[in-house]
Amino acid sequence: MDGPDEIIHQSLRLRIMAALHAARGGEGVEFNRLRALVGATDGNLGSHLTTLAGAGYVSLEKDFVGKKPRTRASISADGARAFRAHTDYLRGILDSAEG
Amino acid sequence: MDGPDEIIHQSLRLRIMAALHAARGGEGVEFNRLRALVGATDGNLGSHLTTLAGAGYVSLEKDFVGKKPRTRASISADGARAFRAHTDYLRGILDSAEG
DNA sequence: CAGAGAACTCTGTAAGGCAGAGTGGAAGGA
DNA sequence: TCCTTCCACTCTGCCTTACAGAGTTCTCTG
Repeated sequence: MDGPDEIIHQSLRLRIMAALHAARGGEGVEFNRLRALVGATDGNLGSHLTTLAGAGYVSLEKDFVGKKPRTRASISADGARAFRAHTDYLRGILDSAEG
Repeated sequence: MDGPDEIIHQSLRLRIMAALHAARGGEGVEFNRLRALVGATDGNLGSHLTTLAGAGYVSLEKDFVGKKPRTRASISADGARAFRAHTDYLRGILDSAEG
């Protein structure tokens, strides 16, 4: 289980996962807020979320607030595990580079 | 100058840069040793080194040991700066994700 | 002469990333 | 009623890139 998780490593997805991991335990992050946080176009964000959801790393919840549709993304248990494994991997690299 | 350095971020190049940064101040890392360290085929390593050299992040030195050709790669001042900027960026993300 | 080793370069393939356009349903204004 | 807007996508098309593996050049070794 060493080595990088290439799904998470991609730079935009890394930011998405970091944002969702930071918000874990909450009610998820709304699509538009996430888009602003990571700096993506909506089409691009949608497709990365699909990729992450396909890997089982995030779950997407759709509902309505009043009459407006709302999509919230949150990190799954698997996603949190994979994210932590990847951050450990990265820290290992960063630390080894100090040597 | 915030944001990821996409040249460095790519996972194999990140390992290359980390290895070279760890070996900075020395005489450079030999091609074959580097190939083993990062786990690449020789063609792939050669092309990534070309990319990094083109960005001014590494310098390549060729000479002979006895009659055998030897290529050593080392990180440049620019490369070290860029690498540290990128590690700062990554640490920032990792730390923000703990929150 | 055959083979191996170094360090590439080249080729072909396959996979992505991205912006931007299109979609569809609902709300709200003129 | 018509028009626009918003939300959250999906689709299209373009273009870059990563990669393995084959070929290359040079030299020494058996």
